[in-house]
Amino acid sequence: MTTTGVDGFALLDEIWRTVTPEAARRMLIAAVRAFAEKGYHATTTRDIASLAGMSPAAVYIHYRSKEELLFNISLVGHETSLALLAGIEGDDAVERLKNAVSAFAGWHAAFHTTARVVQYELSALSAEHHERVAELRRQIEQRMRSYLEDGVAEGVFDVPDVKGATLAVLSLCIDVARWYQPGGKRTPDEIGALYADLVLRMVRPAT
Amino acid sequence: MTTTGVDGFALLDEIWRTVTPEAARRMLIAAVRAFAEKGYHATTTRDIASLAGMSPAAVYIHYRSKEELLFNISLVGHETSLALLAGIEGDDAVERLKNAVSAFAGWHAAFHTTARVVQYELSALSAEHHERVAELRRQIEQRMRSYLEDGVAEGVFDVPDVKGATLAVLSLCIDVARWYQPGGKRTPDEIGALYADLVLRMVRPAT
DNA sequence: GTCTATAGAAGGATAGAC
DNA sequence: GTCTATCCTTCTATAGAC
Repeated sequence: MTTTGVDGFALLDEIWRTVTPEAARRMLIAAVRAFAEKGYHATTTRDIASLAGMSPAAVYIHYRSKEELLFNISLVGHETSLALLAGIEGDDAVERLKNAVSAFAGWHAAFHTTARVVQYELSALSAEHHERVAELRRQIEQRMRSYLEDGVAEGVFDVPDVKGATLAVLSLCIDVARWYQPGGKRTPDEIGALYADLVLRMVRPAT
Repeated sequence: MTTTGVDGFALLDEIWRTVTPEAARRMLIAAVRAFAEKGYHATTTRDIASLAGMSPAAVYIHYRSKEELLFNISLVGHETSLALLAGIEGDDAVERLKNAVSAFAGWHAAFHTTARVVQYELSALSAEHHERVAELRRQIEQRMRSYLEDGVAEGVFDVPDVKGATLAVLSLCIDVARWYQPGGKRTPDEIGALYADLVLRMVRPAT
């Protein structure tokens, strides 16, 4: 089976399990893998079809174009990570920020294949599709900012520049998708824990 | 003039001024702009030639291939940022880390056009060329780690996981190239200062 | 729905004149 | 060194059989 193994491809099934029919899902997962590895423009429709074990023409049975394939991936990927960030729980602002950073950074490691397409292929989207995902990205930013603002309001965080700190925290988590490799020393959970610790140190008052 | 203006293109001349003859430099700068904006694979040799104000065939007068153009950009870009990081001065470990982060993050903002190609087009390099720049990237990591290690040795930093913190700090600076836009609210210097402050907060002892 | 075959366009790189 | 013209390959997408 091409979508399982130690390289994290097993997790692709988890994100894309709602896509039907099965051939459309196989094609989408093949596209995610190819786009993540070589980039959207370096990937040919033949690459995708071949990875999915089908003929070059089979791509167009379920998708109108290569770009529509990318848009599907980008949209669902953004919706998934936004839902993750919006569903953070915790008793106080410290715990909520910790959980948010841990989850968001960890997601970019565990689902690095999807995350790479989500974060680094935005410019390949059509203008209309780009605007659709840009709206989701604004919501992601708002969520993360609210976790910082809560702590400032409660007086448990010391953050001189909340907008700048939000930018930095998101940036830190997103960039995990660029450098993470499944064979490395750290698991996604460990990366989440490391980053949550670093961010909490960043916002803690001097006392 | 195509290489000046408020959008940061003036700074391209600064990095590439040693490239001669002038037509080769114009072609290289055109390639940097095109690669940064659309990505290596989405850029055609005709795009590059057109931006440089020359014919499609003119690309091959000074460069053997499109990939060689990319390699030139990537090599010089890596060497420049490594030299910057290696030349950091400061009286103590705190000041050196502050200056290092400020300079490295600021470089990725000021020279975001070049930095984008440097950081996000590695996979388009040939295997041999990729190895050449990978060595430079290892040196960059070592430099940043040494600034953290110095502070730990002096007892002025509290960093439980130096390797992990190095990764995070580099990651933070590098990702500036992805999100930075010249029209934004912050200047490269301000981003450098913001990030230096955030990193120093991250490593400061609890007291 | 899936295939084979292919149309039609575009891209990297070269030939040869100037 | 630079241009015009073009070769040859590869690509996205479609046509039409099964």
